[in-house]
Amino acid sequence: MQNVFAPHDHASCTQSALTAIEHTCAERGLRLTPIRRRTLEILLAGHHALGAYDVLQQLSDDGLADKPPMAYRALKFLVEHGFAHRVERLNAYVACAHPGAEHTPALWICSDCHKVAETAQAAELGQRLGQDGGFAINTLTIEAEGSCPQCQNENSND
Amino acid sequence: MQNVFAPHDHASCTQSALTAIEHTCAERGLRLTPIRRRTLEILLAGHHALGAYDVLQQLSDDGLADKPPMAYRALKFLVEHGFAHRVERLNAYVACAHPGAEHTPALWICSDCHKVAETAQAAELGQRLGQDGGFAINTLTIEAEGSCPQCQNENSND
DNA sequence: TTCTTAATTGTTATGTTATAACATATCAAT
DNA sequence: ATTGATATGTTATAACATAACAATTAAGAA
Repeated sequence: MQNVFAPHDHASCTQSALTAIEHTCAERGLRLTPIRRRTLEILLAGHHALGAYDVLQQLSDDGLADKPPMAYRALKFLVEHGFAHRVERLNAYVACAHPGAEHTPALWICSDCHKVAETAQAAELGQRLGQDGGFAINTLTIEAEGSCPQCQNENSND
Repeated sequence: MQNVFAPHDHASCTQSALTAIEHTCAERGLRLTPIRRRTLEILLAGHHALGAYDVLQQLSDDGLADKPPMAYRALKFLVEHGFAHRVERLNAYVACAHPGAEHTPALWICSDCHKVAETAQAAELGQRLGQDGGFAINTLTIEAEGSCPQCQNENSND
């Protein structure tokens, strides 16, 4: 979580994610087409969640796509293959911080800087929760909204 | 969780929730106006999540409200005071199973019977998750989609 | 290579969810 | 009765999402 909220070498952060995803696509025979690749880059550009129409605007600026279904399809591809996550609370999308790895992420939404971080410990936890009631979990959504460590510090200096 | 998915005396289930909420409103000086009360009844009628426009349709049938903001305001009131919950994954609303009590619910959405149950153990859990990273949680959303115990049984008899 | 099939992209139209902005009415306390 | 706060009524539109179908492109088989 820290590396997302804290200052970091974002260029290499982006680059390594992109490389990892290219690798995964090659391995699995997935086609990272121009629209999909650019959509991924757009999401990777910040650690912010973007709405489908924000993504579409940028794709349109690049001359790659100019109609809602195009953006939604690219986002669907990225989400299906774990390269991005949908943030239910925001109706928005964020690049995955652990691409390739199997995981049920917990998402941390800072309402101050609007960055979204991700941790991976949610799955076992959900199983524990569900076990009591005999509920068989298919997918689990865990999203917290609050203040990230950095913004807590800044605001304590007021 | 069980009492929601399992067959139960729904009339008394509804009635006791309604009574509890009337009581809470009286205590806190909240006004359970006709629109709000009817909206609550509509949600309580089943353990299903209803979209705002589903609620609006029913309010309209009753001559109580016929424009989106009316339904959204009533739902907002119910959610703000913990009498209902918003199901983020469904963009829908469900009556609260523990009205009055302070809680961060975990919601259990059965993709077979479409009922939504609620358990209360989420808060401590979120705090634990957040503590690691120093994230200060304001609100926490935990929603699982899968199969409830009853539907698991039924499907195993196929 | 050419054919075939499947995946992807392009396009139109529309469906669904949600709220801003402002007007009016009602309630509750003085 | 007046006032201030809360709730409701109304118009319009913003924001999010997908169905349906056509055209194109990629990838493997003949």
